[in-house]
Amino acid sequence: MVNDNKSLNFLEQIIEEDLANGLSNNKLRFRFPPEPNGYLHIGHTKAIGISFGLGEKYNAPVNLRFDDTNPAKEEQEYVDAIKKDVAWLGYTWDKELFSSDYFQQLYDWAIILIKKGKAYVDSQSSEVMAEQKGTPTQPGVDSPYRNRSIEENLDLFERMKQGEFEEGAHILRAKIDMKHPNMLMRDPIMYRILKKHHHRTGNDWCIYPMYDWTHGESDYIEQISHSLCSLEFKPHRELYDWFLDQIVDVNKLRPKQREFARLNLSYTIMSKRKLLQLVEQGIVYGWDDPRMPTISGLRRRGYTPKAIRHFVERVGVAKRDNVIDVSLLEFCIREDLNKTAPRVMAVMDPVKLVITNYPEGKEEWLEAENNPEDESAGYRKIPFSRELYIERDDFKEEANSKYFRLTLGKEVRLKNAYIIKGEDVVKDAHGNILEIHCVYDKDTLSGSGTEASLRKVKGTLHWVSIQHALKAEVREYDRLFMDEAPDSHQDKEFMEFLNPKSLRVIEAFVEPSLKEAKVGERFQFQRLGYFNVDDDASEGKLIFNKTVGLRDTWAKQKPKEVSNKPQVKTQPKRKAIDVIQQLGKKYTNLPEAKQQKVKAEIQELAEQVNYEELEPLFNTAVKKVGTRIAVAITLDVLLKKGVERNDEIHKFITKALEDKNDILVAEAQGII
RNA sequence: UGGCCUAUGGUGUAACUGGCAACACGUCUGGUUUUGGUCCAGAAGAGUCUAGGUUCGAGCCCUAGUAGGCCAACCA
Repeated sequence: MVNDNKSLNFLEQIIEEDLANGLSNNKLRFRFPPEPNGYLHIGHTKAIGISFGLGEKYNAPVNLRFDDTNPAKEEQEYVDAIKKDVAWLGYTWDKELFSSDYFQQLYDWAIILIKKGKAYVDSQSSEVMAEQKGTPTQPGVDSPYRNRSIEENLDLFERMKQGEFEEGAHILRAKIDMKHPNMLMRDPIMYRILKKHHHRTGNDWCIYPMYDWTHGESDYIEQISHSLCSLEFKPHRELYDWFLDQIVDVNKLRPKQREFARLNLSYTIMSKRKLLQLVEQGIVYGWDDPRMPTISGLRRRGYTPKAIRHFVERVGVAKRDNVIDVSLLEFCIREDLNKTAPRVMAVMDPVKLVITNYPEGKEEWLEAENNPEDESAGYRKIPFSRELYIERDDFKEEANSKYFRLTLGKEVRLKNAYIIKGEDVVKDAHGNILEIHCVYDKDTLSGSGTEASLRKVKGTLHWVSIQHALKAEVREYDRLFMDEAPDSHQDKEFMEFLNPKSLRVIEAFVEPSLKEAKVGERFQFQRLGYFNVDDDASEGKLIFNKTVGLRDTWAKQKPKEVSNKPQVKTQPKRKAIDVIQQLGKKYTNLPEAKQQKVKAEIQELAEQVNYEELEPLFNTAVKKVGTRIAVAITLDVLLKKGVERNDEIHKFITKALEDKNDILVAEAQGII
């Protein structure tokens, strides 16, 4: 089926196996089953990517099914938001479905279970039932109502449905085994009375099915071949199968539940409940706040569907708990935007630059390349004049040679314009810089091709012309949490790790070509990062979100300069003994010719080894023959150098002589 | 006094099902560059959780440990 030589993840392997065992390709069907009780986040993207990805790979339909069995928490608003997000990511679902579509079928099946003696109505309080359920290490005990007659159960269940009872008065349970090691098999609840309005079925029902009873049966109704979910549902699989057993028609396809590890992102949280808390407590401005890990937040922040899909692909699928480094997400969005985002100039923290030899009142419209990564992006005109803004950071009166920016007396280029030289600086009474004065060389215009324009200079700065620049609000975001895994601490609340400086609003100046920028449009502000126009922007008011900064190796170096700790510059060379160990590891697997080469290498390295380093290795596990061989070779060299034989050496040699491995024995004999 | 799952560089995933542990991110060098971006070239970093066993050969198979995760909602 699948011929690319990329290795398959374990889910794909399961599918390939099923296909090989006779499942026909056209029976393949998947589903993404969100509960409409919150917004989708980056973690869901993994689940979406897996099921829809499999659908694309095998050309199989994927249903979007809303798991809406709890009217207390679910709302139409979330249904709409989820559909929007999945579509935005670029996936197309086959059918839009709701678990609530199956309420009648589920009810009919429940009656069958009751008639088969596989379900009963319990009439105790939830507290009492919880008590009877036992604990993971202690078995539960049977409910006194467990053996009600089928007639009584039928009657009670019917009256539950009719609304005769209050919430909590009765529930319907499956009759399985109260002593089962799997807690979920201890007579799980199938229905509870809930006199709530449902976003789709209105007031038709006052009993609602529970997740376990609903999910597998819904998969079965839809003939989902592979029902993929996250790891915490693993214990549910047994119940999923039990429920299916009760109603399945052997001539129909029987769905399979398989579980994968959910995605965690460093420095963020992924729990819908906790995200809701951030929204409700006003920590963020909403589900789509650009600091949120929600799809809508990422979208507003300027992320592209392509970047997110690449991210999910790179993250992979497996069964172990993981925390993905945000740097991978950032890499993915930079990768996409680098290719597509038009470059413009903007100044965040302006300082005035006066070109003293540039005529007052003169203006030039210079040509600027829109995207060096994309020739078809073309050129635009930008205004240049005598007074500009540059970044405060881009000037120092004096600096060392590592500073590739403007200093007094040195030349730098103004991007797309001229080479200038710093001359003078005007300060206020407190020593703050008010203006920087410089001179320009009129023969050095960008792209003019003149000899002067080709001059090598210290660096290149971005700038805007003061009289032409537009004011813009820029929202710069930092991570919401200061801890790598904020909700993984048993002793601390995740809220304690909130970053008080996660949002910084800047009054910036941008080049005039941005005047018509539309909501959602993405740009690279040169030398700064990627930005997009926020939803809040309007006709007269430009507002940008910083999506992500450019990779910045300079910023990383600065802290080093500040701290005057002696930097251990020269990495300590690996010790000879360590290299010997490594060489030994695979020694026995090597072809003979290569063994000889490696042996010579070890012998050479052994010259730098002293006995104290070698002795601990005498205890190397028997199993690690290669290492022991390397030790033997090294020992031989040391002995020849005059190291005295002692008990430890003797023991090592004796043991080696008794080994089953011929090479080791030969080396040991060589020592004697 | 339990059941289930997992364990490979800092992070995440591979290793054609037993054959010299690979890829990506990150880190570090160097080169190119009118963005300290991109791009190019290179490097460091893993004895595959531990101890035994099977095998000519084990990350992979077996045994026993250890560590981490999940399971006691009328949530999904």
